[in-house]
Amino acid sequence: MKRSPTVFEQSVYDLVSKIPTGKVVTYAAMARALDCGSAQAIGQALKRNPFAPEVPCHRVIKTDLTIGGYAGKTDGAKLKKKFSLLSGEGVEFDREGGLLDPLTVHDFK
DNA sequence: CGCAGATGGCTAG
DNA sequence: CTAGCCATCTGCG
Repeated sequence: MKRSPTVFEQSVYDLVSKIPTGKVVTYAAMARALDCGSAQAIGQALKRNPFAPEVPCHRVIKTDLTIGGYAGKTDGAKLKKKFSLLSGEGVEFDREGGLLDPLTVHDFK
């Protein structure tokens, strides 16, 4: 199923791909950077992620600075993996999925 | 604090 | 064009 990534999706992947290692972004931040105002669309684009491992969707968290979900789920063993990945990049989360350092959130502004 | 509704854009038919 | 989807967000009880 070849999906033709829309300009909107490409922008999302481009932003995610621009996230420096050891930092994360919130859906709202990307939506704001894209000037679309919808984090839902971002979530879908990331879930569809045609650019899979090239676009680290695990660096995208909710606006509440929480992990939110991953791989299309809000919980699961994948989340645990996410903790390890982010932790290895310098991003530490609480066992509840909350970001310990708010400075870890990248800013597209 | 918890749930339901509204939101904005994507995919499929 | 219409209907359903989603990893959300906001408001209300």
